Amino acid sequence: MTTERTACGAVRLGDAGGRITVYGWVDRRRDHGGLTFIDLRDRSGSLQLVFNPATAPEAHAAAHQTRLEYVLRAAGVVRPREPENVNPRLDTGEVELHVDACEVLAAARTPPFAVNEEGEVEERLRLQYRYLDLRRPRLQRNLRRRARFIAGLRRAMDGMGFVEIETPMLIRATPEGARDYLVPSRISHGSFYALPQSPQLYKQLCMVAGLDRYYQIARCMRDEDLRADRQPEFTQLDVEMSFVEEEDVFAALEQAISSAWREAEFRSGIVTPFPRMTWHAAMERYGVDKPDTRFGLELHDLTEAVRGSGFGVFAKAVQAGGVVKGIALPGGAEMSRGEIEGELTEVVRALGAKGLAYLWRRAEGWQSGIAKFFSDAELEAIGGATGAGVGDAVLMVADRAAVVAASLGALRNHLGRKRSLYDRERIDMLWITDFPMFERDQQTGQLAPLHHPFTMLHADDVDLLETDPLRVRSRAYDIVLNGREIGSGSIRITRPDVQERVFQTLGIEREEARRKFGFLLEAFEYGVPPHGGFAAGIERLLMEGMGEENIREVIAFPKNQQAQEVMTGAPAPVDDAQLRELGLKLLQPPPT
RNA sequence: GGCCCCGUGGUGUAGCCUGGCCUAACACGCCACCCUGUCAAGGUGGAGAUCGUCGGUUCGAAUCCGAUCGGGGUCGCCA
Repeated sequence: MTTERTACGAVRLGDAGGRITVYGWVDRRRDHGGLTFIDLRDRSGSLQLVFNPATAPEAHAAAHQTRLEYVLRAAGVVRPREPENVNPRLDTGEVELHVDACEVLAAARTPPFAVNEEGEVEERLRLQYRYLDLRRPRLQRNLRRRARFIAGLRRAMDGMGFVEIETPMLIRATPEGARDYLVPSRISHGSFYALPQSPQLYKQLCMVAGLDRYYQIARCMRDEDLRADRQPEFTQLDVEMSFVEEEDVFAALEQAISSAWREAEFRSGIVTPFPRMTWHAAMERYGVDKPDTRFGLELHDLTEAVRGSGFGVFAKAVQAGGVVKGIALPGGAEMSRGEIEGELTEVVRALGAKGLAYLWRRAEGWQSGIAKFFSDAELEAIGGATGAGVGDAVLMVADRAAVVAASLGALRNHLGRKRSLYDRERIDMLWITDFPMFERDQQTGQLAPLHHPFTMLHADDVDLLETDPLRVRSRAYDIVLNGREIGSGSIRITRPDVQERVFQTLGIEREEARRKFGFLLEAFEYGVPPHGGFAAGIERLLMEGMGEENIREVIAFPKNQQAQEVMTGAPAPVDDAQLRELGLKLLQPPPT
C-alpha cells in the first residue's frame, strides 16, 4: 500500500494530471457545505485536497466526517490551480488534489492544544502530550535539524579517521564529580552500578588500547538540579586522540562542529579557527570563565584609582585585600536612580556583592550620591580606566576579587541581554585555555581539581605543585559559544610520577588512588600514549544553532525541572517484590 | 535548600495594583445549522470557567492577606 504513497509536501505543477495517493493528518478543514477543502499534512509539508460532492460524493461524505488531526488516505488526480487560486505561501500552492477516494484511517479526539499553530502553550501540557507537541512545526523542524547535525558530526569524525566506540552504560560509581544515578545489582545485593556522567575513563583506556582516535555520540547522566540548558540526561560528542597536543584537538573539534553546523544549516556562519582566550584574561575582562564576547561592556580594574579615596566602602575593601572594578554603560547616564538601585543592584547582590556603586557622567560633570567622596583626579582616573564618556554611567563593585568578578560578570550579561547590546544572529565561538589546575572548595576548604585529576599540568608550572598549587595552570580548555559553556577537554597526565604528585597535592593517598582509579593507573603501566580529548554538549550547540533558549526545545522527550518525565510518569515507585529481588528496603514508604 | 516570576472555560490572554458596574471579557478551538474556490474560509446560533487549592480580612474577594500545591527561571550544585 505504501509503495504508491506520495509525500504531501512534494507535489508540484509537474505532477499535474497524474493520479496519486497521499497519507497524513488533517491540518485544516474548510467546509463550504458543498465544496470542501482539507489541508493534509505529513512530514514533508501539506497539500490542499479538494472534495467535490458533484463529482465524488462518497469521498466528500467521508471528508465531511473528518475533524482536525484525523488520519486520512486520499487518492485522486493532481490539478493545477486556477491562477487566482494559487497560494504563494505554500510550497504546493500551485496545485491541489481532486480526491475521488478517501478513507479515514484513524479518528482523533480534539487535541488539548492547537497542533497546527506555533503559539505558546503551558510547559506542563506540552510535556504531558509530548507526542502532540512533537507534531507541531517547531519541534518537527528542531528534531530533523538535530538529526542532520549529528549525522554531520558522524560524517566529519569518520572522515578524519575517528573510530566510533560504544562504552558501557552500567559502570562503576565515580567518587568525584556530579551525583551519580545508581542502578542496584540483582545478582550482587548491596552493590550498585552507576550510569555514566561521561565515558571519561573508558575513552582513555581506548587510547591505551591503541585505537588512536576515538569518538562517540555519548549519552551522559548527571543527577544534579536542572537549568534552562541542563537536563539530567544529555548527549555529548566525546572525543579522545593519541599523540596530540592542544592544537590537534582544537583542529578536530573545529572541523567537526563547523562542518556539521553547515550541514544542519544553522544560523550565521562559524569562523574557524575559533579565537583563543586565556582563563585569566576571561576573568579579568569579563568576570566569568565563559564570556559572551558578542558585546563589549568589559570590566576595568579601578583598585589603584580609588585606593586612597574618601569613599569608605572602596577604601576598606582595598585595605582588606579586595579589588574594585567597574563597567562603563553607554547611555547609562539616562538610567534612573531607581533602576540602578533596584534592578541592577539585585543582580549583583544575588552573586554576593554588598552593593552597586555608580556614577553618572553628564555634561555638568560626575554625579550621584557618592561623587562627592572622590577627588577630581580620582574621577578622572575612573573615567580614563573605564572609558566612560559624557552620557555614560560607571557601575562599580568593591569586594573580594571572586565576588567582584562574579557579580559584575552577571551584571554585564544582564545588561547585554536587557539592552540588546548584541546581534541575536551572531555566533561567537571561542576556546578558553590555561585554566587553573585546582580551586579551593568553598565548603571543605580542600583543594579540588577544576577539571579532573587526570588533567596534565602546564609544563612551566610543575614545580609550583608543592609550593603554590593554586597558581598551577592546567592543560584544560573549554569551548564557549555566546556565553555558554559548550564543552571541555584536556591533555591528560600519562606520567606516573606527575600523576602521583597531583594526587598528593589533592590529599589523595596512594592506597585511595589505587582503589578508585587502579585500573586506569595499572593500564598506564602497559605503555600509554600521550593523549588528550574533548567532550562537547550537543544540545547546547543545537540550542544556539537554532536560536532556542531552552534545552527542552531540542530534545524529543525531555524532563521537567523536577527531573520527571511527565508523560509516562517517571520516576515512579516500584513493587515490594521488585525491591526484594534487588535486596532493597525503603527507609520510608513512598508518598501515595 | 534560598530568591524571583507565573497559575482565570479545551488553548492563549484581559480583568487583579485602585474589592462592588464580574450574572467574569476577548481571540482561537469545540458543537449545530447555512454556504461550491477556500487556504487563519465566511455567516448565524450554542455549550463551556464558582478565577490552582485551603484558610483569613470584609457587608461583599478572581481582585487584599497567609499557607499550600503545580509550572518556569535562577543561586547553590553541575570533576
